[in-house]
Amino acid sequence: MRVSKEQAATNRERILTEAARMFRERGLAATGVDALAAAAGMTHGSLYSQFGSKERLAAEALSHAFEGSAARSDQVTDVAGYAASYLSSRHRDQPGSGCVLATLGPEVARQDGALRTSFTAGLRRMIARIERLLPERRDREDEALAVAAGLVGAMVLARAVDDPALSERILAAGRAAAGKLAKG
Amino acid sequence: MRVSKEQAATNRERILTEAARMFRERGLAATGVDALAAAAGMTHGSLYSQFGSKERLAAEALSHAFEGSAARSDQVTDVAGYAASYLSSRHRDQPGSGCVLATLGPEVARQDGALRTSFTAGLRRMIARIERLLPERRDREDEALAVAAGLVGAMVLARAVDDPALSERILAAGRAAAGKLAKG
DNA sequence: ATTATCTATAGATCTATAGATAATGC
DNA sequence: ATTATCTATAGATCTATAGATAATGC
Repeated sequence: MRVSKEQAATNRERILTEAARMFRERGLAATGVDALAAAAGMTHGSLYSQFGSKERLAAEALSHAFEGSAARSDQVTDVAGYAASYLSSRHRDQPGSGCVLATLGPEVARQDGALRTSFTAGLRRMIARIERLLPERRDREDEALAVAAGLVGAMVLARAVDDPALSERILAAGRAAAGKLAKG
Repeated sequence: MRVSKEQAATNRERILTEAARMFRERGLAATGVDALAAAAGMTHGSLYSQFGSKERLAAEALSHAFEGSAARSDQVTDVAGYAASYLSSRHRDQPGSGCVLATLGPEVARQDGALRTSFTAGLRRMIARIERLLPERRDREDEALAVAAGLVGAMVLARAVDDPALSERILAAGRAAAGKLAKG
């Protein structure tokens, strides 16, 4: 049955929110369209009518996820604060609502088209944000790139290791390194 | 038909080499046992007889891949050399023979058991290697952790973006940051 | 006798499409 | 009339297992 435009917009929002969470939690390849539809409370046929393909749905879901991350990162006021928030145990333990760069980077690298474009746009936003937090300097954008890489890498490793103590040390070392790089 | 022990050992070596390459190129979830068997020139039934499950095969393949990376990293003599080699366009463009940390990190984080253990062992080796290249210092291991995170993060991002110029700048910024961190 | 390999198949799951349904919005 | 959603299904692919085969290695 058809629903109102308003309801359809709400549904679409819910689909993207759920998809953004599931893709980050399970990965792109491991998340089926059926599971996405079930999480959004609809049938997969409906998803295909709206998005055309899994890939297009994924590209929109990533953009949606980056919106949330950008909103959160606007609240910090310096690089140390950014690093403390990014490299927190909380972020590590909640990949479903966390940074797309750290959850889907290698998988996106194997895709092409919209997915990579969406990913690249999200990275540029993060870099611009970090850049504004750094002191004025000639190579400020390169510094921001390096800080971003350090944060993403530390999160990837902290999540993958099976030793909790090592994981914590990776997060702490990453925070310390971000502070050092920011000071120049 | 059964083959000689020697031949079986050669086959096993070939399976692991091919699996290590394919998993890094396509990802864990996106690589089917059938494709692995075909690449190794055998049937998937035979793989199950030898490894029991896809997961166990993957765990062995990762360990095998780390062996290769360790052998290569033993040839550098300082952190700058390590970073130059790790953050090269060559490494970026050849994920199939490159660092497992950067190709499979997020996917391993979603697994458990042998796969994570193998991954953690590989990371510890990389850290120990970097540590030996750093000058004597109190927090040398933490420095090594941060350098490793920066290298892995830069490679993940350089591979995922769809802008070649940005990709090159990420690699260069990562190399510069590794140098700065090494100097202290 | 052991065992590396193969054949055949089960059963689940995956992406995608065709066509029907039913309520909205002109 | 349009369209958001659903039903049903195609066709491919996935992981895994059972049992046969045939050559090695005792």
